Amino acid sequence: MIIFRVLSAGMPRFPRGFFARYTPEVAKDILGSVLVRRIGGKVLSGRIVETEAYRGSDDPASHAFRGMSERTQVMFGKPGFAYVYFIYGNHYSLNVTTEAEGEAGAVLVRALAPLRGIVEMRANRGKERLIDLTSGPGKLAKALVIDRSLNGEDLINSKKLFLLRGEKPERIGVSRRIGLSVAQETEWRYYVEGDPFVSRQNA
DNA sequence: GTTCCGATTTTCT
DNA sequence: GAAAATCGGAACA
Repeated sequence: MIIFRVLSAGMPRFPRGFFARYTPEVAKDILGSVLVRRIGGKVLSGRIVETEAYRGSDDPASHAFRGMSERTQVMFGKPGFAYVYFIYGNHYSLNVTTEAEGEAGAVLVRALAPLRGIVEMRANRGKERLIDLTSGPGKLAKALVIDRSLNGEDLINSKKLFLLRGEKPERIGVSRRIGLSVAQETEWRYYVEGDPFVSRQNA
């Protein structure tokens, strides 16, 4: 509990209302905040340097485009919850739900700059170089031990996974989202300009 | 440095 | 049955 309070000192969490907004705005505003994972008595954390916005019926690239399903129900639920999905038979991806309850939305966390727990992240990833730890959605999920057991976790109140306010980046880059076969014209990817941990330089 | 391709399982058609 | 909000290794330059 002491560690918990020290960790949070001067860096309060976001209120739920922060996430109850237009998803691309949340995706942009969440840059610079700190993602914290507490597991096995350790604290693993990183500064968010890359995100993407996904909405609902107006976004063909979204899992929620065709409505609610067992997988996407959390995207339609309350804002400020974790949406974790498994993809390509190998990887987990972490999202934070957005928009008012009943409206689908989520921000994909695509890259972190490692802060705390780097020793553990190296072990979790089986990689030594810092740049290989959290510079992509699948990588950061593995580094921070994020899997489907965290799907539906309330990030406003959780002790295992949460976000802390951080310093707003000086320059924010905008681009098309990565890895899509539809809605390729929509520029809903946001990243900290010049940050080495951003997953792709040119996109 | 770049591009190409296979892995592996969930989800939806 | 096919595609998927990815990654890492191989081949090539």
